[in-house]
Parts: sequence; C-alpha cells; structure tokens
Amino acid sequence: MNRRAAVSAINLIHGRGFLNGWSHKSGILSPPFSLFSSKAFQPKQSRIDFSCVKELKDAIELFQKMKSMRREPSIRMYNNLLSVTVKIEQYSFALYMFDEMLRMGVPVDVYTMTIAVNCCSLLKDIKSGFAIMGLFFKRGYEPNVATFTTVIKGLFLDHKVVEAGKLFNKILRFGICEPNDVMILAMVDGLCKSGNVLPARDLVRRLERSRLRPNVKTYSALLDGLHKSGMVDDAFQLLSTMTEKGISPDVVMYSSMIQGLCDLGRLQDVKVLVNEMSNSNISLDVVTFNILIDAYCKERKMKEAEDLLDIMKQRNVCPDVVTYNTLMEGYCLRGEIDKARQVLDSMVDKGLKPNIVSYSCLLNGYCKKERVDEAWLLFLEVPLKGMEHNTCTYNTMIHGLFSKRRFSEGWKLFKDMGARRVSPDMYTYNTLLDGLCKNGDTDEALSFLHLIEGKGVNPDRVTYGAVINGLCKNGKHDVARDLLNRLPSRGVQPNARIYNMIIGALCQEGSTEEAKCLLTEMQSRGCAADDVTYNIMMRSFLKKKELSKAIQYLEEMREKGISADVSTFSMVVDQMQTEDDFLLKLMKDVWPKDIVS
DNA sequence: ATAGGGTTAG
Repeated sequence: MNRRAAVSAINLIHGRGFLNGWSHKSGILSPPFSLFSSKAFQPKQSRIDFSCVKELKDAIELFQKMKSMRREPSIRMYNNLLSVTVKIEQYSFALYMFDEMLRMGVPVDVYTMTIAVNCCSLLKDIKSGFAIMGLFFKRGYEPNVATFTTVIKGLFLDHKVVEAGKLFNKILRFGICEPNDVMILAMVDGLCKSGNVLPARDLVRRLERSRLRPNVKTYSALLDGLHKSGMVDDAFQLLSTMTEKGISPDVVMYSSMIQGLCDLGRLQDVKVLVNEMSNSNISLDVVTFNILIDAYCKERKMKEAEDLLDIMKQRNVCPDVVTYNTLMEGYCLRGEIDKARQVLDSMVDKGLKPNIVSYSCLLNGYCKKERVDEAWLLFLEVPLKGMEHNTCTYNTMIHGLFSKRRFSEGWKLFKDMGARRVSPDMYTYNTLLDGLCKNGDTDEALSFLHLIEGKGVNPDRVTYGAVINGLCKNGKHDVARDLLNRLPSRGVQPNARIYNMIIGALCQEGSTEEAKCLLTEMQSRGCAADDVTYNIMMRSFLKKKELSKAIQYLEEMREKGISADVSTFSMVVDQMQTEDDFLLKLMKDVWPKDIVS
C-alpha cells in the first residue's frame, strides 16, 4: 500500500492532475498566483486545530473538512495538515493527500514538495522522491537546502551511501545550495548509521577547519556512531576535543554516551557521567531515564528499575510508552509475564496508549513461557485495538506456534502475512526453515531455501544452520556437507556451531574417524574448534574405548584453555586402567574451574 | 503550527 501511494503520486504528476490550472504552453514557469493573494482578502484560517490530529482517522476527517470548505484553505493550511500527518507517521496517507491536492489544483509549493519527498524517503522509495522533485523543477520551483537534505537522508535510508556522498559533493562543488547545519548533520549521521564511522569522522575534521563548523548535534551523531562501532575511547576523545572547542555536551550527547557505556556494562562510568550532568545543571530527560531503566531491566534488576521510575516521576519527567515497554520487557525476561501485563494495564490507566511494541513484548513473553494459547488471544486482540501487525509480531507468533509443533497454524499465519503485505525478513525465513526441519521435511526445507535465495534475500548463518541441523538430525549428513561446502561461495563463513552439527551426526552413526577428518578440515579453514566440538569427539572415541585418541584432544584443549564437561570427564575416569598421575593432572587443567574444588 | 536535525523499547 505504501509503495502504491508513492507510485500513484508520480502517475498523477505525469497525468493530467498536476497540470490543472497551469498555463503550460505559454511557457510561464512561475507559479500561478491568485487574484486574491493579498493578505487583506485572506480570511483568518488559524482556527483549524492541527494538534488534535492524533491518528489516521483525524487526518482523514480534517482533510475532508478542508476540501469542502467554501473558501479554499491556503497552501499553508494544507502543508500544516501534511506536516502533522507525517508526525503521526501516516506517510502513505500524506502522499495520498498530496496526490489529491495536485488533482484539485491546489497551488503546492516548495514546502509541499519537501514534505512529499520526505514521505517517499521514509517509505524507502527515494525514486518517487526524485520524480516529484523533477516535476516541481519543471514548474519553476527549485529545491532548496531543506529539500536536498531530505534527499540525502532518503538516499542513506535506502542504503545508497555512495549516491548520498556524490550528491553532497556535487552540492559543495557546484554551489547548488548553501549547506547548513542540518545538511551537515544528515551527512554525518547517515555515514555513521550506514557503518562508515571513519569517513564521518574525517568529514567532521575537515568541517572543523572550514567555516561550516559542526555543532553539538553533529558531534552527537558522530559520538553515537563511534559507540555503536565499539570505539569507546575515541568517543571519550571526541567529547574532550569538542569541549576544548567551546562546545558543551547537552542532554542528548550525555544520553548517547551513557547508552554506549551501558552496552559495555560499564555502569560505574555511567554513574560518573550522571553526576557530571547534575554538576553542569543538565537534567536527565525521559530518554536518559529510559536508557538507565533499560540497563537495569537487562540485568533483571526490576526493583532498581522501578525505583528509577519513581525518581523520574518525582522530578516531573513524564514516563512515556518506551518507559513502560522497557519495564514490560524486563519482567518478560524474568518470566514474570503477569507482572508485565500489569505494567501494560497501568500505562492504560495513566492515559498512555500501548503500541505494537508493547504487544509484541507480551506476545514474546507468553510464547517463551509456552503459553501459546494466551499469546494467540493477544495476537487476535491487536487488530481489534486498531493496531496493525508487523513483521516482528508475526515472527514471534509463528515461532511460538512452531515451538509447540503447531506447524500448520504457523504456515497459515505466514500466508496471512503475505496477504496483508507485511514483508517477511530473515527471522521469518529462519523460523519457517527451522520448523520444516524439526518436522522432518528436509526436502521441503531445501526447496524453500532455494526459493528464498532466488528472492534476492541473503540467507545468513542462522538460516543455513537451521537447514544443516535439520539434515543432520534426519540422517542426511552427506547433503548437509554439500551445503556446508557451498556456504563460502554464498558469502557465509561457517562457524564451529555448524561444523559441530555435522561432526555430531558423523559421530552419532559411528563414523568417528570421518568426524575427526572434518575437524581437521575445519581447523585448516580457519574455524577454531570449541568446547562442544572437543566433547563430541572425545565422547565418540571413548564410546569406542579408544582412550588414547580422546586424550590427544584433552591435550589440545589444555593448550587452548578450553574446558571439558562432566559426562566426558566421568567417561575418561571409567576407562582409566590405573591411577595415571599424568592423566589426572591433564584433566584437572581442562576441568571447569567451578567444579575443580 | 509551513519543510529537512543527534539519544531509548520488540
């Protein structure tokens, strides 16, 4: 539906709608103006309250109302409506209104164009955005710095990093428009979010020496990028360079810094930063609190998280949907699903509307506790509450059903997904493949794998792992090995987990020597064996009473600091003929540290 | 309250 709206916007532009009321043939490229354009003739139209537009139906109603007004509302009013519609994330409807406006001959302007291009960007359809720009350009409107910034953002959102960079360079080189802070930010943020942190840092450094000095927002974007790439020290370094240049960090920058440290579990450093904030009189906002609450929730410390909720209320920082969703996730992690449900109810009491994330969270909680029937009821409740299921809720529900071996219901849901134009992702395919394999349908799994490979989706290690595991469990390790050998050519490096599946299968049927060869092969391909690999091999040799071969692996494990597990250990002890001091000492070295004592 | 801006949740 999204894409269709964007495409139909272009069609309308190409069609007659766009040209209504325009003197095309006369060659006048300036916008037509109304005879009554002077302010004296314009009635006051500020009585429209755009802040009451909270959901799609409000926007629809208001649009109908504006269309039927006796005196045609100004383009400003229409732009206002488009703008609030974007704020409530109804991009397709905004584009629909844009189509209608063109059809009705409303004299759209550069602001309208920028909003429309932004909608295309947000729907990841930058091509339609370019089409809209082109047609405006023909009508004598030139895109300005805001429009180009929107396009740059759109290119990044569509993973067109090179194109975004080229456009930015062209703008600079040919002086197409004067770049400003917002455009610089779009570049730096886009580079960081697309994983190009170092080019982003280079850009910032170049800008520092020019008259386009980066501001605190630009530094924030870069700082966040450094954190997400695990460059904490560089992040601290950036913070101090920025301060030296006389720019002080604000609450967003601190929040980003705190998030980075929370990810690393460096909670002591977080405390230092929070103190630093209060010393600089920067108060924590709802996002900062949410980050801190999330850190506690991830450590399952719900008491501390609830205490923080109290503190934020005391400080008149109003908890939002994210706050409550974070708490719900924390309770679900602890398996306290009923407590999570209470949080959901409490947010409703406080006048906050749970969103699809809230439901997705509970859904996941119920499924993990194997309360699939309750999950299903909740799943049915979502559309009744006026919300739309997305890829994540479908994935969770399908996974939940499959975990109870309710395969046909899961597949039905997958079909439903397609019917509702919710696009499946890697998680969906991995779940489906895993389901097929667990149900013993390995042939179907292979053809399904073939199907998704043909769709241009790149299956990942988990995908292939699911199929290889299925093949092994169904006695088809030869097919599994073929697939394994094809992985590198598909850009996937097999890991120890995948090798272990096949090694395990070989051992299972007694082909221990063949398994041993595969282990050697895996090592020669640069994939290190892990504790599971060694334990499988050792147990297999021990089962065949080949103690000496098992002991070779014990030595290898000691060299690598890998531990053996209990059952392997007891098998070795059982087969020891004498009190072999050397062997006992060797085993002590590979023994899990907490059991040695 | 006419467009484009950095931090949080599934």
